[in-house]
Amino acid sequence: MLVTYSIAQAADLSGLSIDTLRYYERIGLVEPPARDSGGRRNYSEADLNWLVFLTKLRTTGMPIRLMREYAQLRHRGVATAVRRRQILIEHRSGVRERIAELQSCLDVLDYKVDNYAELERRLAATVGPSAVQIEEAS
Amino acid sequence: MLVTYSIAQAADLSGLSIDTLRYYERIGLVEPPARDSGGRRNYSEADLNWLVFLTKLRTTGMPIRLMREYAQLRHRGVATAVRRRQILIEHRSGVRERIAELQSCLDVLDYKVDNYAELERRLAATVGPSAVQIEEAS
DNA sequence: GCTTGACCTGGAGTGCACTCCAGGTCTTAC
DNA sequence: GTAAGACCTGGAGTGCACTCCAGGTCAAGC
Repeated sequence: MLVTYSIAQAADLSGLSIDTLRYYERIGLVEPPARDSGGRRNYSEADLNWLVFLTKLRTTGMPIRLMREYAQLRHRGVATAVRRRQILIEHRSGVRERIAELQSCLDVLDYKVDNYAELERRLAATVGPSAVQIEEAS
Repeated sequence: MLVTYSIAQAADLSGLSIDTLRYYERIGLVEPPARDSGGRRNYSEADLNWLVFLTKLRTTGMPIRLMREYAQLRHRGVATAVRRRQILIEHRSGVRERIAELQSCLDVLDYKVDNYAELERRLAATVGPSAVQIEEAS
């Protein structure tokens, strides 16, 4: 056991870039990982798990400011669990809203694509100069 | 008929800011609208429809560069319909993927929130110093 | 006729989240 | 012992999508 990962491996496994890993450390999003004798970062399994979770928050659009707040609460231990849960619950409801918003835009896109299909059908049926007269809605 | 809207009304109705409307015009995302005798913009119903559609594209994360390409194709008329439809189809599939991605992050969030609930339950059941020993996963 | 408020222009500034760079160190392989 | 490659640091640069600003014009109400 006691597996560790180089920064390159951590980047691979988390999907973040090496630069981003160092950047996250600088801004206090991740605790500085252990270092080997040469001063190089050694990420633990726990570090990796945290990085992976961070990517979920980032993917869902949580601003770094809030991720950092969450990270700092986490650092303060179990006493902050209620607050952390609250942050996640609020964030989750934002994500749900975002999904609903995307869904409704998707409906518009479907409608538009269908419109184009219809337009093309009519264009194909109309031979010659009169084709130019076919116009589109919106 | 022949309704027109001031820039403030267009902003209200489209959800974009006045500055953004002028910005979109500058970068060629929207055709310059008509002007009144005093040089003020008069947005037509058609302009408004286009703005509203643009907000759907923006909301779904289409980069401005691509929105502009779409706008320019649109400007070139019906001959570009096939290409525009293709852009929308590709974009739509991106949006679908994005929704799926958010959904899967949502699962993680659900899991985490449940974890916190469980943690809190255990904390509540454990009175005194031993509570400190309860630790969290991840 | 003068103030107020909405609008105009060109250009500069902002916030976010990285991303890149120069110049240096350390380990490993030959 | 030396060359290559991975890593280090502090700091500067980037791309995106706005957003703000100064200084000016114009129409309407008092």
